[in-house]
Amino acid sequence: MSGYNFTEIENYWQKYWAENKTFKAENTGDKEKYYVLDMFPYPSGAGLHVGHPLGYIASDIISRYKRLKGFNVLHPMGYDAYGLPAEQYAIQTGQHPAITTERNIARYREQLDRIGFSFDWDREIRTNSPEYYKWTQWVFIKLFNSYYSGQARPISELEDIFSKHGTNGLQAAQSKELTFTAEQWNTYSEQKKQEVLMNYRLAYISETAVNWCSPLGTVLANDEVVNGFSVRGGHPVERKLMKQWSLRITAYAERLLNGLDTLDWSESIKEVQRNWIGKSIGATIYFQFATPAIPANSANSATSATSANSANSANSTNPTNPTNPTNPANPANPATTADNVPLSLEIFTTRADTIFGVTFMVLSPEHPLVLKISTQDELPKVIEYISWAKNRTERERQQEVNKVTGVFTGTYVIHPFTGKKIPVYISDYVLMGYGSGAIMAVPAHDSRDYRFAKKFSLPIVEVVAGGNIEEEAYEAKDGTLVNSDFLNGLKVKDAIKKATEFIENKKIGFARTNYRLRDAIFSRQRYWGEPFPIYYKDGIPYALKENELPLQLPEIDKYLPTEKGEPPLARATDWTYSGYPLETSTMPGFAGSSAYYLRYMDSQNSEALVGKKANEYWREVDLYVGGSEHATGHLIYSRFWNKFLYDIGLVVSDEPFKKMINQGMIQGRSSFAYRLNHQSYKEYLQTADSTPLQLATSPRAAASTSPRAAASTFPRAADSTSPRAADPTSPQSTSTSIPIAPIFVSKNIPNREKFTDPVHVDIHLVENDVLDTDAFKKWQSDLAEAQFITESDGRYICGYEIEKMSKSMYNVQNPDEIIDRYGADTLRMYEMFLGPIEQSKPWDTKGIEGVFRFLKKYWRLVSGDEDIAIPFDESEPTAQELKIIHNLIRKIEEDINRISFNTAVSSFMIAVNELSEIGCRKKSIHEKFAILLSPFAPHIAEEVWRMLGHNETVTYAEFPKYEEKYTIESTFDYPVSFNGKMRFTISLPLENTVKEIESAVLADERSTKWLDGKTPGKIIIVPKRIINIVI
RNA sequence: GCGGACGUGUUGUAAUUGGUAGCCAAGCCAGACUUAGGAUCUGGUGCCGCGAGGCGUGAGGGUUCGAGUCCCUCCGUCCGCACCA
Repeated sequence: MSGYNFTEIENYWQKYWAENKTFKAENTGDKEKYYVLDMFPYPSGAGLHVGHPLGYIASDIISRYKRLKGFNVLHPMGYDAYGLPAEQYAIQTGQHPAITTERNIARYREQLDRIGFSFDWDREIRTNSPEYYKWTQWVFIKLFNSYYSGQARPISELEDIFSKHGTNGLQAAQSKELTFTAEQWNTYSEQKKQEVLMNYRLAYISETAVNWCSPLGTVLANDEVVNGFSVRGGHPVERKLMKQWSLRITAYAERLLNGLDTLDWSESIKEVQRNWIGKSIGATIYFQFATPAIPANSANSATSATSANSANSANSTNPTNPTNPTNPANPANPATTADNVPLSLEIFTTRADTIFGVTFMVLSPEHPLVLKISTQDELPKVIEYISWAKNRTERERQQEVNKVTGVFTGTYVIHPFTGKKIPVYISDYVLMGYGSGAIMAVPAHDSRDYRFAKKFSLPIVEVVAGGNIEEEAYEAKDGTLVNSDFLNGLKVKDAIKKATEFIENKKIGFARTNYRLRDAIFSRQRYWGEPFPIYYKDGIPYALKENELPLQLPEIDKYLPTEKGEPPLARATDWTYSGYPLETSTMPGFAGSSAYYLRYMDSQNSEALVGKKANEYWREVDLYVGGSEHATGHLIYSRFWNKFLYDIGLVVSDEPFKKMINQGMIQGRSSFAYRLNHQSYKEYLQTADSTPLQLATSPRAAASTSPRAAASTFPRAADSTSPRAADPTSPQSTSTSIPIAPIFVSKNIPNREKFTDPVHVDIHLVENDVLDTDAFKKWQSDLAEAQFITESDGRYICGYEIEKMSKSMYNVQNPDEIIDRYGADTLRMYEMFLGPIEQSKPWDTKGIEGVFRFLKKYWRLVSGDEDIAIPFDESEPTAQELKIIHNLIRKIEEDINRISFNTAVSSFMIAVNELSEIGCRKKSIHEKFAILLSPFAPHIAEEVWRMLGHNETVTYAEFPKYEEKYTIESTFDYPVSFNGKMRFTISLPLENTVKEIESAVLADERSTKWLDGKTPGKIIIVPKRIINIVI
């Protein structure tokens, strides 16, 4: 027999590629460039599982295909090496994270090498190496030393402007609105000047409400928090005011939004980013306070921030919107009383048209004006409400969205058009973080305002006809304005425009664009990350000089916060710069991954993040492959960094990733088990001899009765025994080493009440009856008498669900086992054969045999059916052989270009089946075949290429050219339908005219049968497609 | 609640533009071969029916000579966002 010795073949070629640096890419040359990038992995302790390579295989196929097509291909790989799991492991074991990381990387590399990827390893990067993070710090300094006005500019320019013009005419992204003159600026102290500049820097420090995760001891970015829990670890997260570094990504909101239109990304991921940026066009309107509780006083301090504005979050100013004056010489800009209470209330609305429907105002409970404007009578209730709202967790708020709460402040504002008094309420359905933290409530046309109005019996005035406001709010933007004075009769769209114009003319507000996007909080109170190149002098942060980088991560004794609660870096001895203390927080995970694609272009460059020449050659990533879960994190931060680097002239391309494909997840099948509880076990013991307790018929049956696995997943509170609402998001990633064990409940298990809650088990351990998981140990102590019942003894209970592969769920399928048994080529082709690349699918080894059989069959065909290889036939191929191979060429090229690898694999199978059938041994046919196959199964293709007499790698062979003349048929098998139902086929020459076809079909005796004596009506003939006869 | 994607044999899937539904595999059934292998080969396999034939792409309707594909309504699954004014 002919042995397909994949191990030998694969080892040989992997060694050959490494020794010959087959995939090394140069930064120059005549060839056209093509840059294919994978999202680099975090090297976790669990190693690679079969899900990781899915995208890598796809990108490798493209890379190898592009090389065959004559491109100079850059296909690098590296490691996102900073991260929480290594640090958590360090806390537990005292092991330095660098050591753990190093070890994990070595393991990853070994696994990656076994799959036969065509990476240029000379360009490898690791985000934790000083040579690399030097440039992460460098970009930070650049951001620190920049402000934004249409584009990023040096902060020194801003100092110059201030000294000449103050803030007069200034258009710049800022945290809060400041107003001062040049004279004032020039009298400011150094400290004061630095404070003011901080208001404009693109990397700035400020006291902000952050997501504080106490169990992790650090703050988290918005995209790292889901439903009030940390994405990593699933720990509760609270809002807390802290001094933190942030990046002013909001300055780029408009450009990040517009840039999406130029990208070849999936519509869904672009939509996610659009939502995340959340642009809304509307108007800011000021409502004068009516109540005499505020002493009338027009005194106005020109230098101070207006109180109403200081309530704004950073994104409420928008320098990129020309209609939005950032320093409005605007009479509406509210004057304040002597004690800084403004005379008017600033709100933001997208529905200026509904202004005549306003019947009350609502402030967020955290709004800084709340205590100042509340009347003495209402103050106690207001204070009580504020403290109640404050103690409500993020989670409660989100879960009880429909719970209507709020209190009256006792204060009124004046409607700018009707002059009526409008009461001011506070309620936590209004968020401080968006707009100005205050709204004008139009209950007739906003469902939240509607609910509130119903609860507090406030009037509801219809101003847009079209709905039934007795029943519910009419929110649709079509209809005609009524009860609205000068807006009556207008359509909503026109009314918004006209109302906004009126508001601007009356100087009570202005058109404004708001974004939901928040500035990115950039500090983490952790050890294992990039140190900030920042020191403090008199409490003011200053950046190190660029030539002083990298600022190396110091050694510390313990990877925990200090007793005083400072971040771990505070433990380092002499963590100072020229005697001044250095910043003790470190940068977040997305710092190192924000510009890594640039570093690959020129990874050895010690003078620059990326050299001019290298960047001009590679420009941007042509194809980016990775998971869609990074839509609101990495993918938006990277785009922001890139745009900044574009602004400062470092890079030539405005967008980093031209085209992207998002591979689906390969899920695991996790098994879980139940135990009989005390009572049931006693009963069981009594009946065990005769009647084994019948619980379900099979694990499959148990699972199939509860197909909604994800919905029954919930994180289990330590003291909770009752299932809570479905929360599919919490146990998302468990690569941290302090996971909370997710518990699964399948609702439809028979005799459910006899069992404990199910727990994930390692099915291999279950089979061997060795249960060593922590959860089981806990059971043993809690339920000493409980009996674990296995499937094998027929009294079993084991269920399974399909979920994300994760170590803690014992459902990880390791690629090494597959490679040992079938080889890397089979693994590669099987993963592609599983289905469309973007689709998530459970790992299932059943089908792998089919792919393995295909490769064995191919091997038999090329090696001859004997032990010794017989020579190839060098004679001219037959028409049939040419047809097979050219059809395959066309199909493979097409499928690669539309990234449809599952159908490509299927085409290879068809071709091998056909070639085997005719026993094709033609050299020229097999040469073409080997080249076609090489992107998919590179090892076997190389070996065959060698057997065909070539001494060089197949990597740079020429992709065969499709020639239509070999595939053209002379006849076509027409399907003949009667009234649309296909009845038979008829083979007719292609050159037949419609007329000839018609008479040929009608002459056929089968037609006579189906016509059944009736006369055909219309006859539809589409040449080369179908014939349809209508009776 | 809003937005998006999807729903095809026992299973993974295919059908690129409205033109033969189920390619290629898996599984199952029957058989061949044997050096008994982690083989290999042959045939069958959507459902109903002995057959002729009928029915079939989540359900119902529509457009069309013709619908898995387009339109409407509904049901279901998955993903994203979620009090964003």
